[in-house]
Amino acid sequence: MGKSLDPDMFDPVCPSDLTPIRIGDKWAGMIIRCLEGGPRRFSELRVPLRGVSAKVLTQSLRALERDGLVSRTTRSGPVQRVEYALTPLGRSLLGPMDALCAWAEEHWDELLDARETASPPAVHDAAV
Amino acid sequence: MGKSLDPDMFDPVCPSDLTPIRIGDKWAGMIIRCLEGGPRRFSELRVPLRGVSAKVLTQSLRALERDGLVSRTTRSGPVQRVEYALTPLGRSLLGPMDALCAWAEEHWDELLDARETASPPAVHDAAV
DNA sequence: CGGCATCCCATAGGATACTG
DNA sequence: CAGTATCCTATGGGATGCCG
Repeated sequence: MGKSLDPDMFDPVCPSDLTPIRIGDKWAGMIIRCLEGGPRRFSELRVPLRGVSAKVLTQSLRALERDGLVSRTTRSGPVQRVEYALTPLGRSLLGPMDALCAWAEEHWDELLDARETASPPAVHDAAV
Repeated sequence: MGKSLDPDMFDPVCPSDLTPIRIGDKWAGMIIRCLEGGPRRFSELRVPLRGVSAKVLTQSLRALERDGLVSRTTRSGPVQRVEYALTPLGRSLLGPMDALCAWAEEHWDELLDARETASPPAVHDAAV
């Protein structure tokens, strides 16, 4: 554990933005995946989760904490350090989540096709 | 296929309201499950999905349709009849969804425990 | 019956600035 | 560093009413 996170592990057009699948709020699923490889610090999580504001990340983490999926540990020292990690319960979610991710990747193009085939007629009142 | 739907299959305190798991919008997951047993009519879906407004149900169905997970068939006749059914793609989602539901049921009490243990201190400005 | 159209409110979530 | 506080907008979703 403890490998550093790939900054691009969740690029802007990541599957979870396209598929009908959501784990909790917008970021919860990605946070869980970020923690898969071991404990992470607050600011460390903000790297792969580009675009998340501190406020929202805090909210998501608190929610995950409240549900017992993630633990929060403060390490005192010269500078403040807080580490987030998956609890056993949180870790048990990885299996089902993998199944969903596998589905998403497998049917990725079908979803895209369906959207492109269906969307064009939606022009509404495009004027102005 | 075609068994009638249990009106209580999604009671107000259903797991999907408690767990961090969401499929698409608030109703998408439940709609998919409703369609598991065969095609359903619009008004038929409103029974187990108590509380969903026509507008929102329409929105959710359109979204699922757009993603190719659900098909919509109009049957002309004396009265208008519209049937919704899972497409093969939609049906392929049932497997992964089952895994999540199984997880939710299995860890149901752990989630509740975590919430009860963590929530009490959150009294805020309870006054008034 | 199966919708749309409209209105309206609660929540999610982003931006920015400040703090221990 | 790891938040908290405040503000603001976009979206979700409910209620009601009308229509083919």
